[in-house]
Amino acid sequence: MLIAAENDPDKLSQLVLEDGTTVQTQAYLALRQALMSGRFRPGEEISLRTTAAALGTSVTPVREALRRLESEGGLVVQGPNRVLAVPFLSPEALVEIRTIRIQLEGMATETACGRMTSRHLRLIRNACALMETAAAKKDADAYLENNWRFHSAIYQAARQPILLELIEGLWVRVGPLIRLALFRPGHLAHSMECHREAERAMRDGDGTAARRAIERDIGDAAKDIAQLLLEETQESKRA
Amino acid sequence: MLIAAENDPDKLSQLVLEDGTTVQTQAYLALRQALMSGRFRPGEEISLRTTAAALGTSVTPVREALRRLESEGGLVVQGPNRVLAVPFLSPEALVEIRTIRIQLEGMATETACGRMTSRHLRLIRNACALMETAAAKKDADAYLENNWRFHSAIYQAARQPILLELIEGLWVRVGPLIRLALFRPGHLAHSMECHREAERAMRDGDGTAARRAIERDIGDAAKDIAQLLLEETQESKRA
DNA sequence: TTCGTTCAGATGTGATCACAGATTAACGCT
DNA sequence: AGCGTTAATCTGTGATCACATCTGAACGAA
Repeated sequence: MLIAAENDPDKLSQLVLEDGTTVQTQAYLALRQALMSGRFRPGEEISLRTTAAALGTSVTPVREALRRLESEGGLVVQGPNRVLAVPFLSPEALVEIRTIRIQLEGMATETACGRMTSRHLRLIRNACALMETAAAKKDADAYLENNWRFHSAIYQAARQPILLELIEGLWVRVGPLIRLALFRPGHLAHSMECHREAERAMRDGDGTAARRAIERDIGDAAKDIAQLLLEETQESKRA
Repeated sequence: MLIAAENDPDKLSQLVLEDGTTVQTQAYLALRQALMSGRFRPGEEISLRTTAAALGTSVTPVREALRRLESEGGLVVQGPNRVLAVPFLSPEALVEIRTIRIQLEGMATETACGRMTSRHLRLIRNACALMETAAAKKDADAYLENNWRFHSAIYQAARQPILLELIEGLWVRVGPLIRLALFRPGHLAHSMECHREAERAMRDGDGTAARRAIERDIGDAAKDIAQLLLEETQESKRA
């Protein structure tokens, strides 16, 4: 199904701790990746003990991981009980993030074009192709995963680690909303058009065109999400 | 004295826990503020138990606070013992931060100009005046404190909370270096000139001029710091 | 003196416990 | 049936402990 958004309690057990670093960092990276690629929905609550159990650790490392996520806005404390949850974005926050993303990701795309290697280009084309097949199969998870891979590959080519971190921080915030945007009819087709155009421009080494394509992708997706937030508000008002 | 940079162990006891929030958040905010206003030097090590003792708490809250700081790049883990320390910035990181700062702080300054109230303007003028007297008295701590206050007041007038967070995240990284920049002869005078110009432009409501002034402030300070890093490298090579 | 060894104290990390507070569900009363 | 109360269970928070590791200084042999 498109939009697999059931509140699956085992979703956390899909998180695998990978590296040889500290448990805390592994938990952080796993959760962060899950947020960026839209595996969580806005409003979803995340419990310390539950995720600790799912990850097979004590609460201490998870606590620090979740705290870091909260620190960068990927989670918010909810209510007087201080429960951590994936935030709903206000319309104001949405346009703010859109503006910043256009600046930062535009900047990254343009400088990436000047430093692109064949390896980077291959990664980008690959992610683009995988996104297309996922879209054809209506596999939302795979689509979102590769959507992030696609953008990430571009920004990594810019070789500006701090800029990349900032961009990732913004994706942590918008990740959960991007999944919702897939609801909008025509969103997928339009977004893929931007992606193909960006990929073509980067293959030609046309930085300005690539930047324009990415900026269009961001701007139009923001429009879709804003429309969605609006409808949701009306719906909750009607109820 | 100008440049009060002795490795004062009681410097931590100057940190006061303020709000009624959690201990962990209070510790985070206090340390973050200290970093942004340059109260720490690059290379300075920060121990869990020491700061916990200075703050009168156990290690648990400070650990999370320091972890958050590390997460946003304000601290780095050093060596195989994972000691936390204030990072030295590489020249590449420095130019990267400069570029991003010019974009983000320029953006914030310009939109701030359009939304400026008399209250904001008063705060800005006040910080500017305090900076001047601190410069005259050669009080580095007061100067740095009000330098941050000045910039912060501008960006707060933009009323874009996420943008403000991002900018603060960058200041956490450059804060320790700004103190070092005061070494450079002529830096203070030139920086103050930019500040006065920005303040004048904002009083006149000239967003473009204000943006230019702030951008010049950032760019020229980065030059001073880069020069300093260069000299330091030569010095360590000679030793 | 100089180099190598050793040992005491430091570091961060993760687990466990105790606690205050907020839910939530059940129960009994009206 | 409806409503208020209570009790069990959940939430995050902070403190403490045990542990592995690293650092640094003291000591002793060459």
